Amino acid sequence: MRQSATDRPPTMADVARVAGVSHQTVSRVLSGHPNVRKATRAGVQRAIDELGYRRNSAARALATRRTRTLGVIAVNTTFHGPASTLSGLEGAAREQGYLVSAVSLRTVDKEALTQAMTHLATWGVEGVVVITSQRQAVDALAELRTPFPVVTVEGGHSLALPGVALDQYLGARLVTEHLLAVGHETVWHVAGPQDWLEAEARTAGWRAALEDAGAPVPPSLAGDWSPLSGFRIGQQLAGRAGRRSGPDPRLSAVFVANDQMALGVLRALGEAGVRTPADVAVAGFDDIPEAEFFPPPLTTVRQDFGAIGRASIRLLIDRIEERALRDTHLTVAPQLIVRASTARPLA
Amino acid sequence: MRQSATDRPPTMADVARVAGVSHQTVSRVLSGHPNVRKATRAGVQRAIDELGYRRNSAARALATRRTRTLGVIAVNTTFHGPASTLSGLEGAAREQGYLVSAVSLRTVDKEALTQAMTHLATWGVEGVVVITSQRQAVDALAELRTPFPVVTVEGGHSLALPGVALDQYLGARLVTEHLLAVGHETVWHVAGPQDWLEAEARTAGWRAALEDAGAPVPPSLAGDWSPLSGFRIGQQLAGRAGRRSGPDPRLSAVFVANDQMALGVLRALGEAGVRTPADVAVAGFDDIPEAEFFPPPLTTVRQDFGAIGRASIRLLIDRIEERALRDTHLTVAPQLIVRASTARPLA
DNA sequence: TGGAGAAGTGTGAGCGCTAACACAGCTGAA
DNA sequence: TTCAGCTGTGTTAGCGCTCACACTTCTCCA
Repeated sequence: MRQSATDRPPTMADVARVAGVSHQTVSRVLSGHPNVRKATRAGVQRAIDELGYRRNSAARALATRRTRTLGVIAVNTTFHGPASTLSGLEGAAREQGYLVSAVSLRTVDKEALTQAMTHLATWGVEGVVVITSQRQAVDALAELRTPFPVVTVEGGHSLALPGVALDQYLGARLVTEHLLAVGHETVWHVAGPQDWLEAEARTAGWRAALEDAGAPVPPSLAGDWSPLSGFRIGQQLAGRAGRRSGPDPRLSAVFVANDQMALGVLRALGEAGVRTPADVAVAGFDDIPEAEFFPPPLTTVRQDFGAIGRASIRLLIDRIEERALRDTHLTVAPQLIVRASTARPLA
Repeated sequence: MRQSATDRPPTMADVARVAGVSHQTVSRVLSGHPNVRKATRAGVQRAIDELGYRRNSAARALATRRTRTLGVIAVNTTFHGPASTLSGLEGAAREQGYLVSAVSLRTVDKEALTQAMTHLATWGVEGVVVITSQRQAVDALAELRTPFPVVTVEGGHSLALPGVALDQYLGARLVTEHLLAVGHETVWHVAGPQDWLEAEARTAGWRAALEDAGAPVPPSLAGDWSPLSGFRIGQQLAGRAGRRSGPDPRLSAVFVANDQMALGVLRALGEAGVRTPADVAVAGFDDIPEAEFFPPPLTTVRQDFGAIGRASIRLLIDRIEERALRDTHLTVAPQLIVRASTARPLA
């Protein structure tokens, strides 16, 4: 990579001069146009290598009106789920020759969302993936008019916007049915915040499984996804473990809406002397890397975050490139992972 | 936001026409130039709002030769550390009016690194942050010639490249000293992979603390950061808990190089009937959100990943904007978080 | 009252690329 | 031999902005 005389990076014109052709021919070589003689192509390539030439993306974007840049807006990318989705998404986009820029928000209200969209729009993104499950964000999104396509992840399928989601409902059913199958009379539920669509779907799946099995439906308690909230709820639950308290059914199994809260629940139960799974079986959702080493190893539902990310990019690029719009809503299948925390109680 | 007659987005010329000024005046208003009459400014602003005009970033980049885009290359952004750093970094960059694009790599060998750099360079990034601690990546980086500044995160300070790092050495010393202070004869160590600079620094800090205290230095065992590797090593450790086996000192305290492995160690000890902290105290590093709810809550070293991310952006933008280069290497202070896993053994 | 200098605005060129078209040279069927 | 229709290449005109400079209008002091 030789530096040119001035310290400006070489332009297409420089390459053309060295190769003894017009800049247009250089352009043709770069974009793989067929009508270029083999010898010419080789000569241009040599000049490119010699000068260390690289196409200027700004000029290209200006001329083509295409930036080949995608935006992502996510709630809290420090968590395992969004971070993994983001990672899968980025890889898929890069493979397709797109650049992806992520904006990580603390809260997704209408204002923050609009601001993030504006930020991305300023940079001329051609499409945006919004990873969020909070109802208010999804509602705000539905109202937003953008000059480019938007795809949601975990935004629910009721929306006019295309989206990808794990089948949360099915996942919740699978765990609940598993717990019933190993002999529990019913299954309690520690829910996620109910303004999250994900949490709502998991609760719905749990309830449906119980009702279908004719099992009593205990009250469900909602946390905020954090281990601490799980711990607090776990303390309440510990009090009624094994006992039939008032009108509520016996507590011998709990389906917790995510693994982090499940960790809190496990800890609270443990502190109260309630054994898992002997006294109370516990299951989670997400299959974070730590889940396998929880005390005890946690039965949970695995989400293929990478697949979700890749699917969202497919949906988005379909729209941008105006291909046949095969799908508007993709669902990724959950996978039940059974571990010691729900081992069959001694009969 | 009105759509213009053609379906092209409005240009500066359109705004100028509506406002009855020249495009240059519009440009001045947009970039906050002082020499514009108040009334003119207001008129232009009105036209901008009316048309829903937005500056075209490609044209701007072409004219100014500045893309205001930064790149990030990271190893595995699905983990808590890199994901949090990335998040802090993105926020700081956005505040400064930069767009950030992250490339998440599986492995960081020279080839992958070069490819990622090329990808980012093609998009005209003005600088890159590389988040990695693997020696081979750092070495490859040192050899790489790029037309823009590069800043490392956790890349070690020996490098010619500017960088930000947590004081891993100090963090390790703090935990080790804490364990000695609560009465342990010595502290064992489960290390991270030794081709990681972070792991190496933690090991060095641990060793130094022991030597300074005149404590015997037990052999250290290296894992790969995963809970599973911690579990395997924990099983070996469980065998020698409390006993003095051969020439090695008694095992009553372990400093594990990260929280995930610590979880594995805790589990292995638990399975073997070794109590924590009564028989063996355990400490980790990172303070992941789950650590507080481990069985038992884990003493660990908190890394302020957000601060690290922000500092790296400061360093990078300093270089890009050619400000006074105040610093080349920033160190972020670790914080010891003492929890139940190292509670003072009953004397 | 004049004119120096500041404040406010407009003009033209050019950033580096692609798209559209023009055109030369070659092939091969009428 | 002719010319329609390819292949291969060059020419020109933007894409939508900023920069440098030119110009007009004010302000204020001699």
